[in-house]
Amino acid sequence: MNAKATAPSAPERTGAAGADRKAPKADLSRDQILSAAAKLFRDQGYSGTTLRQIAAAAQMKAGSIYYHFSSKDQILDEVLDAGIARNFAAVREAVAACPAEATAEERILAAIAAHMRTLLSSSEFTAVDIRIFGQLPPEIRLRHQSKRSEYARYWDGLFRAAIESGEFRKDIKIAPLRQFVLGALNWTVEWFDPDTQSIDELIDRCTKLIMSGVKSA
Amino acid sequence: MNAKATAPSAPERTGAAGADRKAPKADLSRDQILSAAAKLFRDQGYSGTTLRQIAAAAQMKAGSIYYHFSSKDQILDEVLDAGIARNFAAVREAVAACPAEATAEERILAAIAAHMRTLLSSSEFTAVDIRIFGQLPPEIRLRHQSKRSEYARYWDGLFRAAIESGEFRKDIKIAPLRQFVLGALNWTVEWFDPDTQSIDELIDRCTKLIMSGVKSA
DNA sequence: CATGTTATCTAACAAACGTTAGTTATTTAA
DNA sequence: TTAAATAACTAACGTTTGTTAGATAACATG
Repeated sequence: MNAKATAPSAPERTGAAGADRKAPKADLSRDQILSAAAKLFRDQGYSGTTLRQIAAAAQMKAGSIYYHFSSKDQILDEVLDAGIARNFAAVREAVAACPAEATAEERILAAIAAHMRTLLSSSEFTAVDIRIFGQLPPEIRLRHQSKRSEYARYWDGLFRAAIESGEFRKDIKIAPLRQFVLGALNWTVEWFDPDTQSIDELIDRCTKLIMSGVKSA
Repeated sequence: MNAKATAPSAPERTGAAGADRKAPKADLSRDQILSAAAKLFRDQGYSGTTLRQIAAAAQMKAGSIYYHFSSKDQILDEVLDAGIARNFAAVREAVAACPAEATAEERILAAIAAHMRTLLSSSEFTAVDIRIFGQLPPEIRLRHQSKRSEYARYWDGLFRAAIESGEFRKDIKIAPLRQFVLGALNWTVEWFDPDTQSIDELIDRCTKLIMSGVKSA
């Protein structure tokens, strides 16, 4: 469980200006490793996944992974980062794409749809964040908690607007509401089956339940 | 991952009639092992938990575990069984305790409260079922899937009654509804903090959200 | 073609894992 | 107070684990 070691020989990514000057071919293997690791972590947990499994799924041998990453921990860190980042970015963009005159409820509907679509279609990375986070060693968890609360606070803002505008009931407390709603959405990753219903159908069902509940009018 | 081995020397539990004739003192250690294992599985996952950790938490040495269990797999099997069984029993009893003239909604409220109370207070065993089931090897999962669907079908019956009676909206499909509701409830185990709110408060909030949603009347 | 860089492989390491065998301590019953 | 039973301990086993070092392969550039 070594933490902050720097990669022994991995090439430096050119941060910004250099663009794609020095990004030849190795990054492809890097991405394959990350994607394979994400799928395996999601399905077997972190300790349940071996570097040899990751390597096989990325079509290489275990030792070769260390050309791209300095440790198993570092792979997990990047998978977790990518999961949060993709989800957050998708939700932000969906909300930003709403017309200026959109209601708070409409923004929340857009956010829910984006959250679910990211989670259920390009799911490897986001699903890891959701499924195995609670079982990780505290040291690893701590490294990612700030970005997670950032995401939570973003949702709190969406909900606060809907409550203050009177669209949502005023007796609802924001923090439990956010946890309940995101929890219900996150859990879909455990049972969603694309053969039974489409993602759009599922999004529709979930938003109706969240907005209006189960009782008949 | 050996499966169906029988314990090498563990004493036979007297099935039924014998009552407590031959249950002296070793069962206490057995229960300590199971309880310790459940907590560790819940917090670190199955592969992330070592027999030496379980033994230390049960105040013995790793080798001694094999007097009570034939393998790590067997411990997991019993923990998973206990989790489902406790939850199912608590929900069944709560529903059965409803008066004969209780509405379908009232039965569901009782079931939700029982499910959450079991999950959040005596949580070790039930929480394992919820948190790590999706990451277990398929062979282990298969062994417990029938009891899980039994529990699911029980909930389906509760929901079907509420829909047929007109208490719940008729356009809701039962299977996704059950998965959504149980998912939202199950996820509370990931974030519930008894210092922030009591279990009863949480149950109250969750039932209101499920029944009526977030929108103001 | 040659050459240095980039990427992968092979083979092994020490540590930790689940598990076992043999031995000792503890309890129960005569 | 014994003797059998029950329960736990010690110490090691064969594997598998993450990781490393050194030998190759693939590749681009002069």
